[in-house]
Order: sequence, then structure tokens, then C-alpha cells
Amino acid sequence: MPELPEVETTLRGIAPHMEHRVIDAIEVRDDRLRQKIPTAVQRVVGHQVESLRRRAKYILIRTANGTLLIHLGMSGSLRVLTSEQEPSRHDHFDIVTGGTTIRYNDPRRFGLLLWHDSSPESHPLLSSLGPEPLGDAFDGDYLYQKSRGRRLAVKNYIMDGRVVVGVGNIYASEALFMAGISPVRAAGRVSLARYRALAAAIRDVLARAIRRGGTTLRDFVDSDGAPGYFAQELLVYGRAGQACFQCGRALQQRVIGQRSSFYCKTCQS
DNA sequence: ACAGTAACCTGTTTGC
DNA sequence: TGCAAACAGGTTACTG
Repeated sequence: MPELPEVETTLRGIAPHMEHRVIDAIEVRDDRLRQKIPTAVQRVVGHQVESLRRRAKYILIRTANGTLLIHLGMSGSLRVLTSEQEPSRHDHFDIVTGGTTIRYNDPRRFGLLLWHDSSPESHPLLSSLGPEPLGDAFDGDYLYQKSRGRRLAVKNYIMDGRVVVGVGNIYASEALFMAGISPVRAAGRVSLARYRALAAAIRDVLARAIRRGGTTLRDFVDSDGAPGYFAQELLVYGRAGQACFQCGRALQQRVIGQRSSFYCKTCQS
């Protein structure tokens, strides 16, 4: 479910309930996630949250006694519960801070809750990640340089977290349409000018999606349980057979690298 | 090093 | 209506 804008939306929702607060308890009721939730997560209990931030699609909660890493996988969500509420199916853990319960739900169990002792950048899952798409180190020149000689489809290239983080299946299709690039074009066969347009499109679509609270296709909810409203602004994703907003011809759908991809065969090459 | 595929899960939608 | 297949926002491990 969650790509970068959805994780960012979640982070902003939980931030007021976590920043500078002491973590009173972590209640794990189902430790079966992509990796088993380690007992070491309890080490942050009793410590204040020193910083709360996002790296790629990870939420990082730093304390003086280590950092919690949370990943939402495909179907994870964090909800802020204001009153006592009975845990239900797929509620894996709660983080309790100053009377607020932050509850993690994840039906498909592709998410993570991990503990790391030092700088989270050194964690094996984070150490080889590429630059943030909204940061200074990411631009068209970077995408161009790094892609020389690569033959894989450009859509798969920009979805590779070692190249750039946070671009998932929805926003990859959207950005490629905005830049007029065919998703199946070999990454090494995209010009510098077009990579500049693509980098700009990626930044633009992610920033706009964050402003709308993310994209809810079926079940994404923010920390208040509300959906995101960017789905209304999607140009190609999920619109197979419907008219292209630019040329009016029917949009295509096909599987590229095991993922459904949407594009206009007239406007993208 | 690179590219492609299978795998990890459950829930919902689609198609016969 | 019923049942099985297909599909879903992510990521890693394995193969050749």
C-alpha cells in the first residue's frame, strides 16, 4: 500500500503524539511480520523520543537507547487512538506514549518493527539505499549517470531503492507519463534531458501526493483513519482502457517486472 | 554486476 | 450462487 507520500502522511500524523515524549510501553500481541519482532524493541521503553523522521519508506524513532525502525510493507498502517479501543484482527503492536496509543495493523505481514543500536543509517536494510527523491542529491543528472549501460526497463530502474528511494508502483507510472517516457524503455537509453524531466516529475508527483494525504486505492488510512485524496488526481494508474488526458486515446496496462504498469502508448516513448 | 523470477502473506475482486 | 484464479501500495533472495 504505502509509498513515500503515504509513509510521510503517517509520520506527520503520529509526530505530535511522539516527539519529546517518553515511550511508556510497547505491547506486542502478534510478532509475525516480515521479520519476527525482536524483544530488543523493549529497550527504548522508558526513554524519550529524541527524533522522529523518515528515511525511504522507513519511520525512524530515535531514543538514547537505540532506534525503532518501522516499515509499513504493503498493507501496514499506524493509527493514533485517542480512547481505549479493543485490539482487532491483524493489530500487531502498540506504542504507548503519554496516554496515547499508536497501533500498528498489517494484514499481509510484509511490514517490520526492528530495533537498532546506533545510527540507523548503518542498519543493513538502510545502508545501501539511494538518495531521497525530495532531497538535494537527486536530480536528472544523477539518474542519467547511474543508468549508463543498464538495459532494464526504466520503470524498474526508478523503483530500485538503491537508485532512488520511495518511488513505488503508482508514482512510477505517474511520473513516467508526466515525463513522456515509455516504462519499458531501457534505462540506459533515456537521454539526459528526459531524465531531467523525469526527476522533476517524480519530485512533483510525490510532493503533490503528500499535500493530498497520499493515495488511497483500497485501504490506505492515515493516523486518524482518514483516506488520502490523491487517487482523484492520478493520470494513468488504474485507468486502463480509459481516455488519456493528453491525447484521448485508450490507456494501456501491462505487467513490467511483475508489477502492473499503466501508460499511454501515444504520449510515451 | 546485472536482469529476471520466486517468494513472503491475507483479503478482495474477477471470471467462469 | 459458488468457487478458483488473479491481483494488490514492497522488498529480498535466489538463479543464470
